[in-house]
Amino acid sequence: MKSISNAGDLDQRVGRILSELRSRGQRVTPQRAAIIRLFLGRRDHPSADDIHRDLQAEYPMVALSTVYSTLSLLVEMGEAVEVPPEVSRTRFDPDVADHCHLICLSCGAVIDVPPHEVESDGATENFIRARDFHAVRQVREVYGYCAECAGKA
Amino acid sequence: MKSISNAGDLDQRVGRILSELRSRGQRVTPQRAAIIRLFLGRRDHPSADDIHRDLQAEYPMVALSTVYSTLSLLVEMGEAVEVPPEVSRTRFDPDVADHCHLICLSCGAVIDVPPHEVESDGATENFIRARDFHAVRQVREVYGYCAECAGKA
DNA sequence: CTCGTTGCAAATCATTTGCAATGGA
DNA sequence: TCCATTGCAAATGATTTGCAACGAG
Repeated sequence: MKSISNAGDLDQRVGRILSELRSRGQRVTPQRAAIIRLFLGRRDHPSADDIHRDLQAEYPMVALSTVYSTLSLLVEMGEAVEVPPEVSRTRFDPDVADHCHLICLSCGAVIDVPPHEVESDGATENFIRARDFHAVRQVREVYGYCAECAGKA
Repeated sequence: MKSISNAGDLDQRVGRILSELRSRGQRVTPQRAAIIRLFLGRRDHPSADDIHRDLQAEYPMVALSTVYSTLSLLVEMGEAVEVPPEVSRTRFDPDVADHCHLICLSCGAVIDVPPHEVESDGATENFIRARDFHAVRQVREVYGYCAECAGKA
C-alpha cells in the first residue's frame, strides 16, 4: 500500500505541492490550497465541475475557471492525470501511478484496477523505445458497461 | 496480417457494412457510402473534420453533421472506435481490434502499436470478470511526446 | 509595491439537435 | 408513397480567455 490513504499522507503531499508552487515563483492563494486539498483527498475521478460544486459549501466564491486552472497546474506538475471525456466531461485522477481504468460507456463511471492487478507489458515497452516515443504515462482504458448499467440494458 | 491492406478487402468490408445497414432498415445514401469508403480506407485516425475536408473534393455538399452521424453509426455497429480527444478533437479508428495507441500530447498524433507487440493481461481480465464489468474494447493509451515533438521541446 | 491570480462574462470550439426538404426502398 | 436522412443553422456544453480588481510575497 503505497497510496495516500490517511490524513497525514495527504497533508504531506499537499504541503509538498504548495512548497513546489512557491519555489516555482507561483502563489499559494486560499482558493488554490482549498482546491488542491479537496482534490487530492478524493479517491475517485472528479470533473472540474465536481470539485467546484464540492467547494461551494466552504468557499462559495471560487470560480469554476479557477478550478480549471488549478487542475491544469497539477497536471503540469505531474500531480494529477486527465481521464479523457468518453462520456461528456474530462475527469481528473489524483493517482498518478500507471494503472488501469474500467470506463462505463453508459454512466461514465471510472473504476480503478489496482496496480498489482496489472501486468507490465515488455513487448510494448520495446516498441515505444524503438519509436523514440517519450512516454509520460500510460493507462489501459477498458471501455464497457459496469455491472449496474449492464443490468438495466 | 489480418488487417485490411488492399482494395479488395476494403470493398468487401464496405459491402458488408452497407448490407448490414440495409438489413437494419437503414438507408444507404451516396453520402454515407462515400464517408464509409473513405474512412475505412484510411490507415490513420482521422477526426470527423478530417473526413469532411477530404470529402470536399468529390462530394462538396456533404455536411459535417452527416459525417458525425455516419461515424457514430459505425461506432455503434462496431466498425470504428473512438480515440478520446486528448488534444482537441475526437479521432476515429477503423481498426477495431484491441490494440495500443501512443498519443503525442504535443501534436496529437496517434501511433498504433501493432497487435503482436501487445501482450495480453491475464490479471486484469480476472479483475474485470470479478467486477462483472462488460468490456467491449480495451485500448492501452500511452501518453507522451513523439520523437519529432520531443526534439523540438 | 509588484505581478501572479481571481472572478466574471464573453468567446471558442467540437459536437448535437431541430426542422423542412429530399430521395432511397 | 413513406419515413430515414440530409443540409443548414441554431443550440449546447465543456473549456478557455480577456481584463480590471485583488492580494500574496
